[in-house]
Amino acid sequence: MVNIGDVARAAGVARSTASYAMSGKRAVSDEVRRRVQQVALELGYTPNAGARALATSRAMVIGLLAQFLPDEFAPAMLQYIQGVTNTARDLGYDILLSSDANGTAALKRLTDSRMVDGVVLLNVAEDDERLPVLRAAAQPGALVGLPGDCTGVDVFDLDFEEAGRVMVEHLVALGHRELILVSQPQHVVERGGAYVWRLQNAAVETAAQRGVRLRTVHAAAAQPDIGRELHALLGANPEATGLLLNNEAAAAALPTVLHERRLSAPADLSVVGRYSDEFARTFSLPYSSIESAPDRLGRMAVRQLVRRIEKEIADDAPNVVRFVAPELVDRGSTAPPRPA
Amino acid sequence: MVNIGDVARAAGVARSTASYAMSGKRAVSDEVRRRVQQVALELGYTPNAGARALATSRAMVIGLLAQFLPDEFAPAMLQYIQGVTNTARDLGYDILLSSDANGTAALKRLTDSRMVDGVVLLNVAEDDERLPVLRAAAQPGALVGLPGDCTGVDVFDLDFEEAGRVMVEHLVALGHRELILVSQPQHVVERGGAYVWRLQNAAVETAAQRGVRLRTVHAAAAQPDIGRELHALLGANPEATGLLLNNEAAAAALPTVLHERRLSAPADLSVVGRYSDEFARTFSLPYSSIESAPDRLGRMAVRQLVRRIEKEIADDAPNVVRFVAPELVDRGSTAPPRPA
DNA sequence: GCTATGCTTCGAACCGGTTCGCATGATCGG
DNA sequence: CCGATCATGCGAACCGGTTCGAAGCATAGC
Repeated sequence: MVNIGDVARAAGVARSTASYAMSGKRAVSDEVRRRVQQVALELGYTPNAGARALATSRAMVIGLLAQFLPDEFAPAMLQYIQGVTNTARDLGYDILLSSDANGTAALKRLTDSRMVDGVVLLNVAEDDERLPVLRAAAQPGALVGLPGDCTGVDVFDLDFEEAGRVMVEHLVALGHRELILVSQPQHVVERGGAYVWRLQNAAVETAAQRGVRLRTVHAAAAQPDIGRELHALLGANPEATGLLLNNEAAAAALPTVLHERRLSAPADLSVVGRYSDEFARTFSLPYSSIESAPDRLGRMAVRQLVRRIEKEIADDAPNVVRFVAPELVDRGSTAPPRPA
Repeated sequence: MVNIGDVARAAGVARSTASYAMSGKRAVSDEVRRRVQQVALELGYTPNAGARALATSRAMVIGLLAQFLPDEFAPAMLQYIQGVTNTARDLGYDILLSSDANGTAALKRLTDSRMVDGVVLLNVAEDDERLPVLRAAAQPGALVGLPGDCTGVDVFDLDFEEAGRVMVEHLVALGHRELILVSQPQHVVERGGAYVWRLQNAAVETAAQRGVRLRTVHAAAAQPDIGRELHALLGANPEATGLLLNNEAAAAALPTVLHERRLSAPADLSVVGRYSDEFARTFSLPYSSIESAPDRLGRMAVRQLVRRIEKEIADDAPNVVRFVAPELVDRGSTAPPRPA
């Protein structure tokens, strides 16, 4: 393998000069610069990442901590991963993906060993046990998902409260007065999936303000349970005319359930979900939904993280907590309720 | 940050001794070993990955080259990623994920810079342009997917030919004589998605041998096109009683299409797909299918790759090409055809 | 003519590990 | 009691980059 010494020798200069000629961090005569670059190209020189990382204490790698939890819906996670990966590459960073179930250990290992210059955490819980580890780390971190305590990290998330309000308001404006909100499983809530109750509380409050009834249920996040539960739910609540989904698996399962029950949206039931457009296309979901913008969130998180890594913003600059405003994508699955 | 020098000093030994005490690569007195380990623990010492990589020329990282092609179905890819990631971690390796559209450039960068000790390629095409780069690299590579030329790399794939045979034989045995095979889009084939025609050719041949009719079509890999195409396809071929799917998006879209056409499986139509069980659960697909075993393939690829990396098998040991036998998972979506 | 200045380039040190050769002292056998 | 053997630990070199201080040399200014 050709190293910088080989390049320097072939170009007839010192190693340091070769380094400067390629990095441009110091002035070098045009002639030498051209010669070095030429030689480097001919020899097929590529700097050794480990050596560079050691010398610069920059790995040009970002750690991505994703957890594939058995009770959450994996395909939704993929979108975040793609957003993060693409943005990182655009900015010159590679992604080290950890899906270790033991997130804290993985995080500690990646940061302590300086394999990564910064970290993006997905699937952040209200009281995420990875956060203390992240705060103790030397590298900056960015989160996708809102924890209870945001100190020391940059946070990006959908505004789930506003999402809950928008969903309810939308159906109320159409004249619905009997709503059901299907959330993620109770287990996700207990684990600290704050976005579940953030949306739910706001929805409940809005419904109360508007004087409409809103039933809330937690449903499974996987087949076949979710299908059965939805089926039973609709059977037990025939008066409901509006269905809100904050549960991707429920959204994916709904077409079949509606078919089984000989219902259709929006004729019999108005439906509003909360998932990404990409998700809707993949799963061919015909329901209007609040865009969850995973690519955008991933992009924002990486951008901010890189700014911190590259010291474009001071270390002690206050951390940001930024919410993406929910946007309702109309796919025609809502309409005024059928007159009784 | 605490380094090995700090540990050595605190333990009152030389750096080399500290290193040996922790690695065990040379004998060290019990007392010293205990002291060093104790001190390392107290100081919270973690070796610097870059320095270690430089010294050992081992990064303990495996590159994973996935491509998220717009005309393929991303969620299916996720399963491979999970299989690879989990296995790698079990074996002590981290995963560097590249989803760069320019696979060859990414591969060259990762290998030349020695960021990775080996590489797993997903979504391998018949004449994959990443292969020459991989062969020229110093690191070993493992593929998931069968290219035209397997020299110099270890290859793992589902036996798509056998899969095609099994699917047809299964339906023929039930008495079906009018079949349709829905494959991936023509575009995937043109790009070199050999698995499409491997399955198709075997299916066609088997059908001919059995004297049954098999219509083959390429269909879109995304909504809403795929839904429309399936709808039209079933309308245009009312005589068909057996449907074979080698297209995940088609499988995901089928429940809705069948609903629209007031058909049900297996009463009106027997359906056999080709996707993973995990996929079936996620998408709540009630169709029997050939298990595509992404986790198993990912696991096999990483295992073999690590064996090469760690020189458990000689560099010049012949490369392996291993096929996973297709297994038909019965979900009750096939039955004898309704008498005419 | 001599010094100040600026432009180039070089050499050496450093990042933090690993590994090899050798020195030291203890043990053992004869 | 002496030389061989062995266990143990040390020091130095090395991996391949980056970066700093200083040297060499030409030019400009006085």
